[in-house]
Amino acid sequence: MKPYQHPTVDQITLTGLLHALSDPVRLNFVQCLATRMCEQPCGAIPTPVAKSTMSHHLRVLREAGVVRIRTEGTQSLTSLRLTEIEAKFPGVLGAVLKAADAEKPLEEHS
Amino acid sequence: MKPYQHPTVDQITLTGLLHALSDPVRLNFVQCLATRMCEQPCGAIPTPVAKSTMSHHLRVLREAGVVRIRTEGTQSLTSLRLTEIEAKFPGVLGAVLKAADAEKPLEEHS
DNA sequence: CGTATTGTTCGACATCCATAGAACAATAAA
DNA sequence: TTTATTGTTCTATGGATGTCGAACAATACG
Repeated sequence: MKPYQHPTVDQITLTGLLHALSDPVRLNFVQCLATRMCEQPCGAIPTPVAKSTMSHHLRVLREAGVVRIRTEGTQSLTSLRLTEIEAKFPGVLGAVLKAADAEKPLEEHS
Repeated sequence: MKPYQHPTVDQITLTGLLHALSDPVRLNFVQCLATRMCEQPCGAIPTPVAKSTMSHHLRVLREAGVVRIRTEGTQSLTSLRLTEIEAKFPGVLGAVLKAADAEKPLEEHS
């Protein structure tokens, strides 16, 4: 597959980050990513939307600098750029993730 | 004028909050509100958009629970619901405001 | 090679959204 | 009362967005 384009930390904007996290589907995906703390293929995370829709959301998250995606075989492994974002916007992503978990805890039994 | 409708703290959602803050014009307005720490009429804050557009943004912020607006004479005074939001989503708004100021400091000379 | 798995890309579509101007409403000031 | 100030509402518009199905691409597995 094609290699993915990722913005550098400098290119990440606060409003871009907030916008990427403001969609319920995306926020839920990021939340899953954060709790598992490791690379995940798209299919490993339960989503309520179609495959193509998820691909779109992943692209939004990637272009906003929220996630990093690399290819391995047929699946694309996604990881959260947590430390990078925390370095640029200290506390933001951490607080959002904590708030998301407080508002709607993930069911950790899949 | 009409009295304004404000959501209760329970009705404030995380995605709604993030979406409200994800627009540059709105984030800048909230940033001004935070640094001045007191009620402000709309006109007291410099904005790059038309009056009607600002009215729209204010409504978005109000309906998301970010600001509280009350009427006094001809002007509507807007205040940030900082403590309420911090109580519900600890750290989120604070970190966003700090990040906003680090990314684009306000010129405090008007 | 043929098939399955995993995502991406491409229309298409409905909706939301940021923007602005014009008209209006309500109060203040003269 | 007339005028000014302040902000809302209405309408319109161009662009972004979330959603999906179908077709496609690339690799893995028989």
